[in-house]
Amino acid sequence: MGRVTIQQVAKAANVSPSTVSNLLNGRTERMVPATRERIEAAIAELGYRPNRAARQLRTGRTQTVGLIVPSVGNPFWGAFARELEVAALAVGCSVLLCNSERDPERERRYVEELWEDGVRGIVLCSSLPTLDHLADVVARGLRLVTFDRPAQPGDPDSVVSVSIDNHVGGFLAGSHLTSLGHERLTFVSGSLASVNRTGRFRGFCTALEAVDLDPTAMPLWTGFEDTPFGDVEAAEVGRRAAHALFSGTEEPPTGVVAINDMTALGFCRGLRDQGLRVGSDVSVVGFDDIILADLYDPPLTTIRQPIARMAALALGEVLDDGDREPGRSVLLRPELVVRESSAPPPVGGVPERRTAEVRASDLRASDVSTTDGAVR
Amino acid sequence: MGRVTIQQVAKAANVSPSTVSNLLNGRTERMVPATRERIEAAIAELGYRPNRAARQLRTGRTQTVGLIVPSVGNPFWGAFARELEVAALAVGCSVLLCNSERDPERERRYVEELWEDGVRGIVLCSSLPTLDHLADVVARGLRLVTFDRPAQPGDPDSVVSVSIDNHVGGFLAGSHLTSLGHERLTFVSGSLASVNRTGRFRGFCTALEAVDLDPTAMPLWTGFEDTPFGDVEAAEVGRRAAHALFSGTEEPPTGVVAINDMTALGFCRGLRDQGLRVGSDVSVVGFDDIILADLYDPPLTTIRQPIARMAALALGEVLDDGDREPGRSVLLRPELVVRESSAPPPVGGVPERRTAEVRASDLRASDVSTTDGAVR
DNA sequence: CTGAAAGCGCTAACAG
DNA sequence: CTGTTAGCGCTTTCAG
Repeated sequence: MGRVTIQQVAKAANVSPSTVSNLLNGRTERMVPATRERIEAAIAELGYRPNRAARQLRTGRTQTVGLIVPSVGNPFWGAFARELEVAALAVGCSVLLCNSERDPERERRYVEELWEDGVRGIVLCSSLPTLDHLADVVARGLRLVTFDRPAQPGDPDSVVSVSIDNHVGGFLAGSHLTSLGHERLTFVSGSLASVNRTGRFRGFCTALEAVDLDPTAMPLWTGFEDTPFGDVEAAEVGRRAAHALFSGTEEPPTGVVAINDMTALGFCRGLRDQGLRVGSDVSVVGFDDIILADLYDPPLTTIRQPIARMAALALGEVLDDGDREPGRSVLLRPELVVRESSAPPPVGGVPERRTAEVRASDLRASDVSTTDGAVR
Repeated sequence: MGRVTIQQVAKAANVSPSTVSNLLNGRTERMVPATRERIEAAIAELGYRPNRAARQLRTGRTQTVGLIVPSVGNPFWGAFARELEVAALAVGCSVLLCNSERDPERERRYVEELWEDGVRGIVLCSSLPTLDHLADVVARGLRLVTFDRPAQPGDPDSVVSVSIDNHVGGFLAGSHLTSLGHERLTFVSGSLASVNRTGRFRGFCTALEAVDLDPTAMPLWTGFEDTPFGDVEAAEVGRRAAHALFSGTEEPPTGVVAINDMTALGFCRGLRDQGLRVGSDVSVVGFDDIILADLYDPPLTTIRQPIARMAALALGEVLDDGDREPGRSVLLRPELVVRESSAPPPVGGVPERRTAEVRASDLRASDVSTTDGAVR
């Protein structure tokens, strides 16, 4: 059973290959219904399937969209990838998935490669502050949609971005905590999640200011400036933050907002390392609402991203050939999901550590440091 | 900057296109070094990149391998996908990822499509008991490697499988619990994880028998036979199992082995719903060692799959054009990772439920049922 | 309304 | 050792 070609279909239907091609490409108005039916019958009978490679060689394009995520090992990206595939499937596209590991060079190589493979466009999940490394391909016509990375001032004009409104998200998280009565709060993030961090952190600050708290007076945690944590290691960032914040500080926070759920979960783990209880001793709010947030003990309060809708939107932006506004940003409203990791602050502040068995081996001491002050 | 073709390179290097092609395809012995250098210089200068589509159209093959997983939304599959990509990258291949959602028809369509796209081969993560729906493509020459699905009697000859030794894994999990002193044990799995379940469950039984416990006397839980749980819903299976096992049963188990970590985590959640404590009240052992196992509270004891090595092996099997033994099974040894979700059984058995606030709304009553008896 | 013809960029005989 | 040649399967003007 060798490949059946358009020629064979044409022969079987008593037409020329070009007529078959016309049918295949929706130019049905160019033929009389009878012809059409004959061709369709032939296609069905022979089990004809167009050859992608040939088609692409001819037209230069495909029905594939590229998706670049930091790492599918992170459940949030896994879930998003899945949603994008669902959306793509619905319109007959397929998705080519790549992990950048947050490495700009790797990101660039993938983009270049996908472009040369003729993808329709790319959904890029990146939090790199600049898109300079991609300016070239974008200039050559690549349709690029960034996800979870709000548009930045220097971005190429044609790039559109789909993300949640991080400012709102940060505000929801922060004011949830202040409304519970917390007055000493910390924002925890790795240094690499830079683009989102800005918005989320600002929203967090806005929430504090709304109740006359001074954000600059809080012990902040902005990660290890020189540690290139990948995405899966986000949890480790959180864990170390917890160790640092609750071991040296005389007045530790009673509430914490983490840049994402993985970091939040790691933070919870770090609290436990020190005998502190999540929820009752320290409140923790995450970001994303990954599947595990609800499974955790205690279930994690978090800011939900509507990924299914976002995936559909992002795909639409990639595929839409129409005359869209370029440089557009689509911002969706995130949602606060209250679970059990947040509660009113304990009376009398955070208790002493309940255990002394923090193993030094758990931490590489040189990596630990707190950074105070403004994050912009 | 239009595409630069092999012709242009040939012209620039003063040779014919075929000589360039020869160089590109490693047939360097057919040319004098000087020629070779000239061509390489031209390629570098022009920034020539071969056109995949043309190459594929000509040769019929690509440098892509297909990967079909139940769902990248599940962290285990996400992590595996990532490892496979790492392995592929190292040998200049790319990975095309698809989610089957455990739907045989969807699985078949993807396989068919990947095959028509000319992938080198496919790594299929499936736990369907039969491969009949793929017999066709395999017969037409598809190189198929199954992962996490040990070879089954009726499988096509050419299929090779890479997986852990599930029997050993089940045994490790079971005997860990019996060596802690547990005597009432349960094995929890959804009905769909069928192929692995058999091996893991048998190993579990072997472990019980090794200490003269009678597996058939234990309250088993084999899921909702008629509920087509997807993969992300594995957690829900676990949760419901916990509700069912600890609400009606007069003599609930003190230790539980779950078919995978997601199910185990869900089970833990279910225990908590009932005021039971994981580790101290009921011991739980999972399977896979996903990133979240270590983050959980308490950290989950589990059977680790060496996914990086398995990914490399699976890729090797897909790519290897040599004269391999067909129908081969590669079984890797899993490893017990002891953490805090397992401990000696509580004296006096599992305590009464500590809270009465199990909300009926958490469960759809009609879905809840226990199934006793043999699982084969 | 339908067909003939000319490639897209590359590879692999087969000649020189 | 290198060049000529004939397509892979499809699309798309351009004529009938």
